[in-house]
Amino acid sequence: MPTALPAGSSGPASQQGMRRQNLALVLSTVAGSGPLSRADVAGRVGLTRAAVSSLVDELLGAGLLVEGETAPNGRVGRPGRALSLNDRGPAGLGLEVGPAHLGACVVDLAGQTRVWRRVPAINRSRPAEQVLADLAEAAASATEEAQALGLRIEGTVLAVPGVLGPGAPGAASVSVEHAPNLGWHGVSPARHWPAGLPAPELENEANLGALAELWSGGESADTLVHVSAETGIGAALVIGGHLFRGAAGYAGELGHVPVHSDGPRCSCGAHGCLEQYAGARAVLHAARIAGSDQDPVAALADRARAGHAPTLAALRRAGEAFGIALTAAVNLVDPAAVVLGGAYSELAEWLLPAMAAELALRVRVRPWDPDALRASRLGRRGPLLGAAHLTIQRIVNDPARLWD
Amino acid sequence: MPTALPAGSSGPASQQGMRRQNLALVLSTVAGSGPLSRADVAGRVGLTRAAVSSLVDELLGAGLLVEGETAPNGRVGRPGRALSLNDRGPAGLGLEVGPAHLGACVVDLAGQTRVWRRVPAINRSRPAEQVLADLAEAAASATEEAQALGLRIEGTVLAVPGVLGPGAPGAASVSVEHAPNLGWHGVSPARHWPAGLPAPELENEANLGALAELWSGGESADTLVHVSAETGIGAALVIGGHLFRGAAGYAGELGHVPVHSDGPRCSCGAHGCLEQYAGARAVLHAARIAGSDQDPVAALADRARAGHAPTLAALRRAGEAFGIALTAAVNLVDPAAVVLGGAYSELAEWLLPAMAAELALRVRVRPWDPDALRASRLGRRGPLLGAAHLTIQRIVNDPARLWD
DNA sequence: TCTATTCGTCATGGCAGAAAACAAATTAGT
DNA sequence: ACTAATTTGTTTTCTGCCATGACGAATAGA
Repeated sequence: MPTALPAGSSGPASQQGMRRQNLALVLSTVAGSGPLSRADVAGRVGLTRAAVSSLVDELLGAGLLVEGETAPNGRVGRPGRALSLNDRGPAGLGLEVGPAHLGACVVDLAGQTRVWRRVPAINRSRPAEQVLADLAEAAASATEEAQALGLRIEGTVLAVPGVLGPGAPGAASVSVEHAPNLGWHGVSPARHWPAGLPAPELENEANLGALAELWSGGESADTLVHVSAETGIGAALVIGGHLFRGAAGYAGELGHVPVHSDGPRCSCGAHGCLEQYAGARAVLHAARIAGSDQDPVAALADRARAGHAPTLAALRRAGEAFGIALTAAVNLVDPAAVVLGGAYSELAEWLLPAMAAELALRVRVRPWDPDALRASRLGRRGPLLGAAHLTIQRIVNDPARLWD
Repeated sequence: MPTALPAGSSGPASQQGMRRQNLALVLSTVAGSGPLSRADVAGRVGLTRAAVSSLVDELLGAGLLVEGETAPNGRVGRPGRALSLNDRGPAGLGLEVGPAHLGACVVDLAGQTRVWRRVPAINRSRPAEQVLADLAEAAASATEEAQALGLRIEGTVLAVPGVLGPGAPGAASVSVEHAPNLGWHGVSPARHWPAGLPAPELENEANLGALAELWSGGESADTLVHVSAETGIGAALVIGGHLFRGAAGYAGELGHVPVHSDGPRCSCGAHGCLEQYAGARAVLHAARIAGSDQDPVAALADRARAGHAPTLAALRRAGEAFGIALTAAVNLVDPAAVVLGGAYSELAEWLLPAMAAELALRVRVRPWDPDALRASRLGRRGPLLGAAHLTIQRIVNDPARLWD
């Protein structure tokens, strides 16, 4: 009998765990609701002022919170001292490898982007070792810049445009099983990482994009379907504010949802998958654009902007196919929002109308808010931001991890 | 920023909450792993023997656990005293209303069915008040029988074959918004319930069937898609051992996943929904079986058993449609198991082969285990069992709810 | 200046689990 | 038969955490 425990931690509840949870509660309250006094926090979370004081002392000592000057606020009584997240404390480093660029970014505890770097690089045709060496250099330089701002990197996450090998999430031994756009197969970044730098944790790019949308995209819903498309089409499912990976880690394979059950054969072996209608290769072909070295999405956007009729038609058809596949997703998962992110967010202008029309036509068994479908506010920046934010979120949700 | 807290309880962690959690931990450990001594429990959960002793004393006092006699077990050292769930303690009462029957059942803390009743009744053509009066009588008589067995009903749950109105789950004010098979619209069972009996909590029949499969169907996976079909087709999504209802409570609408995007118009307004191919009405029509008063699923099973060719073909076609819709579900949700439950589990013999074939053909982008698809082991008994089990699960997961 | 009010801290107490010692019940060995 | 070893369950002492209530500090209003 798989007894579903109340939540999370499987171990026994201990006083240390209680302290831990309350530290997280105080820190995330300050993170969520701007500067607050101790008394404010106590009122919100249901602890006494004394308990909050003790917790805040610990967080101040660890450099996670900073105390502002006391300032009269117009109300009667002794004014409180404002507590805010320390913007000279721990930070998260995000890294990204694309076919034609490298990225590094640092986000502070308050969620502000403090270092942002994105440099062109020809990665597809170079050996992975060289690419990783360049990436490590970018990481080192971003770390230096962050240190100059008073920040301390507490975690490094690399956004990977591909499938990860098995292994505990967070373990440095995890490898990139397959990243077609990079030409990587079985590459283990940790092995080619310089000794001085902490090796990055690997996470799928699309997943990070979804989390970024949730954390810094101004998304209010905590259950959403985040579509990331380029050559392959994937959807990250966020459920209750957490990434849902499925029983075996394969959740969100939107690209292989059947759209026309007797359609053309897909590379996966099935017939009529969404990817055959809306994948970059299929759309390029339908738009009669010859293969070039250019970024396929940029090529499509250029032609569409120029009014190229076959491209416009191809994008409309792709949008319709998206609509059919997303109808399945909406009917099954019932998300509060469907976000078109990744590279395709740059095609939103042409894709969204057909997607919205199909969804409105097909999602009828329950109320469907047309505004629930929208393009990502972060676009291509999502994965890199998400990679840096991941470390921050972990600290906010469990600050004690930093010192024990 | 929707800060995803570690889990569940939003309030601060207190010593009482710690106690509460450890009580649940001890109880669910005993529930999950048969009779155990205090020392055994301590070893498993990571508490000291002293702490477990104190927790067990409380659970014994509350009548949730019972202590067996001490019996030599062949190993060296003082033998432990076996702790088991009390089968003369708290119990859950499940109720069910179908078009042609009423059901009541009592499950004890150990998960054993102690009272089981299912009586034919013509409910479709009678006013809801009369049906509810009969149901209340059945509930009262089942309660009496349970009391004779030394059981104490601690919760009553009614399985409803339809859509519930809004309201806090568990609130007695919730109404049945729409139950087509019963002809109920806006019926509030609590209003027509006798004063002496505790009013039942309402829950959707399909959801309860899925939970029953999880808890007493021998299901080892904790992430599964449970298909419940009859006139309408729904899927309950169980994720991490918990029922997933979606952002607005509409998750699992498998019946309206598009199968052939340009297919016949569905009652929902869309085209080519699964229900148009695999709903009872559609299959009856395709099998050329004239509408009768009989249970449609039983009628189909009868004809199929008799080798009626149009019925066999219709069921095969329905299975193929199921396979297409379930491909979408598997690719999106990545469940560890797909279970065909509800009334259609009686058609599994004819539906499953086509479903399995389509899934094997279409789920190609990831490994797919053919054994992950199976018929429910509980069949039509699922919802009623789940209704009774729901109360038991709640007690096991938080025993303190009984006394404070 | 004095009072009411609110904030942060301090001292005390209660509660829950950890640690260690102890009594009880059994097996293994001589 | 008797002792040693081992395991169980309880008792006692200790530590850590939060609640309670009291106190000084800082502000607005009279």
